[in-house]
Amino acid sequence: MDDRKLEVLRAIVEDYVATQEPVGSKAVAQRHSLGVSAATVRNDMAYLEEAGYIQQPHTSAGRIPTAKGYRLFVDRLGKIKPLSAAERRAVHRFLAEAIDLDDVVTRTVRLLAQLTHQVAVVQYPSLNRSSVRHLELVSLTPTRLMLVMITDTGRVEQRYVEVPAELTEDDVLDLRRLVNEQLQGKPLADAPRIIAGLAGLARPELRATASELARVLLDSVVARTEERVAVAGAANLTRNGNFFAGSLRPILEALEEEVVLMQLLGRADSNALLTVRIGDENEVADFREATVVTAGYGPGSVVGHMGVLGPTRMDYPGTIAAVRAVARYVSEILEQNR
Amino acid sequence: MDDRKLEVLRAIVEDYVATQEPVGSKAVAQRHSLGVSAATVRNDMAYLEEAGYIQQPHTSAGRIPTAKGYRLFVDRLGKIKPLSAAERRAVHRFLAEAIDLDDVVTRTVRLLAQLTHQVAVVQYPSLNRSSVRHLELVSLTPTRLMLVMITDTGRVEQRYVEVPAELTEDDVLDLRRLVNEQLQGKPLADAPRIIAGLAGLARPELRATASELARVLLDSVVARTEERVAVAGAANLTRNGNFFAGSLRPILEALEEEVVLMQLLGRADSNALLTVRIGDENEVADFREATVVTAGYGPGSVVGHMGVLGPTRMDYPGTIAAVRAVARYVSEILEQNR
DNA sequence: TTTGGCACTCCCTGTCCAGGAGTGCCAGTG
DNA sequence: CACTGGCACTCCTGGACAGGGAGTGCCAAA
Repeated sequence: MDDRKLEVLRAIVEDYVATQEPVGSKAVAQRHSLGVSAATVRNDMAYLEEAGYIQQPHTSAGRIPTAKGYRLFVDRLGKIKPLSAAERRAVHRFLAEAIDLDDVVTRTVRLLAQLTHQVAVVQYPSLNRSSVRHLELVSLTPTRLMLVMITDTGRVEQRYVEVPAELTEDDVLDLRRLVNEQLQGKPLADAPRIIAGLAGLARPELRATASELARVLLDSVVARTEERVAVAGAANLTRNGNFFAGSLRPILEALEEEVVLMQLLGRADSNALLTVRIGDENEVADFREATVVTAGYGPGSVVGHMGVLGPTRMDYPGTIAAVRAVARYVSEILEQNR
Repeated sequence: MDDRKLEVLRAIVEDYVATQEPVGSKAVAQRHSLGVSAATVRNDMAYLEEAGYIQQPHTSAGRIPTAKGYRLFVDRLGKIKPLSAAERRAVHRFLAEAIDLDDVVTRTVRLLAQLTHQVAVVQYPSLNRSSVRHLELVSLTPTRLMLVMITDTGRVEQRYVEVPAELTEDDVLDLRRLVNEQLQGKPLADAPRIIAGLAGLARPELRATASELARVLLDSVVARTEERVAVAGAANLTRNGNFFAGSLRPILEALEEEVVLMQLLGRADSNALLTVRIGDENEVADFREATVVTAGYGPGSVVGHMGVLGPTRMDYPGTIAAVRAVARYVSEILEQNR
């Protein structure tokens, strides 16, 4: 493929993203100083269309890029345009003010939405990838405990535990010591094994209670792989004519489904630094007309993902830069809080 | 005002809500067995319009209710239609499965959205109206604590505290004992006063730490009146032609602003059992074309509000019944967990 | 007070037409 | 051989316009 043809493709992508209207040969020839005439551009366009990178909404209209065209643009043509120094400072300051993990996530998701003018999604640090920092037992009534788990990523999870026998204060201290001895510092991924042996280690008279505690721990904290996700910027779906082809309905619905959002963020297994999924490349049916840009974040290793969702006609260089920068800053913050 | 005129108004409201189209005199006369002719209905309609209860989108169109008309309907004409037994059971079961407060709120907001086909908003139990059940201090590093507060309404709040000196395990125990002695069982509304005296009660060598702890407590837990709010069912904004007059933009934006949502739920001071705010009655500018139905909930006294937001042309009897029923069930659950 | 009749208003839909943007193709040129 | 200018053609877009329909207001009669 010709160098000039690539330039024509770039021009079409850039203009279409900017104006949101099919771009014609004349416009390309004029505005992008390619040094050739419109007729030549037309020939190149015919080639690009043949090759599947661009298409015409109808005969006698300009061209718009296809998913394949955007893909090529992202892979070979788009130079990431870094955030301005002012933006960097603002991001840094805004995130540094967060007072706890919830706040970090909330601020992050808003920031992403605002920077990219798109819908932003941020996954809370995955429990599967966290370790236990501390377990706390608070006795509410003699037969009722609250179990609070704090992880090294800052998450705090709590559950009620109904215990079969009345507990003294010492009993509670004992249990607390036990679970902490066993679990502190351990990755939650290893926890089920450890929890299984928990009841056996308790004083005989606490066995029943310990086993109930173990059940709750296992059932609600570990087995429940429920991932928490925050969303912001839904209003951006109505930007300009960004209306996704059909109605907003399915998109808005999908944005309230954790399962869908997790799919969108791309299966926790991917460790790629930054992923761009364009159109059909998305697994989720409702997002076949959308592009999703995601990045992993975490202190050292990846503990969660964040990303933005927008129309395929998005400002790729800008969006990619924003997602990458924010993910990086959030990672730094988590690192500090460790 | 004539009895029949009221019936005509009811007919207009009901038909308009059902069909979403201006309703004409003929339709009213036919479908609602008033025993009079269309011409008579026309006369009544002229009166109702004169009185401001209904209006014409344009000459030679049917009538639609005004906000004033809906108000009259709600106050005098709408019989609340209770949920079916099956619905009640489903609501009860669904909410009873919740494992903690977060879960209760999440389930509640979804349930409301689903039952009413509207946007649902649920406020977490307000800290201002809760009491301290327990304060927990977890030492993360020698100079860093995590403060966890558990309230009687089930909320769990945590903050980091950087302390000025290294703490021993005993120091932490001491501080924990101190804050719990002082604050346990106390309403958070009274907390600032108590917290102010906290540092003075600590051992001299812990003064500095205690005062920092007090600062954090005061600053981030009490003074910060930040209310948490959950939203669900945004997709319902696109139901039928429910599109609010203009675009969805401002509505979607407003739904991400906690401040706005709290205004919408109606100033924490209102203790009314159930409130219906129609059109202009709403304080929030963006919701001038909407109706908000809210109810307080809580064990015994009101600790928070929940509600739904929809077009003024909503099914009032059904919506009111749903909100009331859900608020009642949630109150029961909180009562049990106390 | 109610009713049937009638003229009138205004929206809605479909059709038609002109204008404009952009294309594909072709023949000519360096 | 690649590029260019020209030209006919296609198809969308927006405005103008007419016909049909729904609903009203008013009036005279029961």
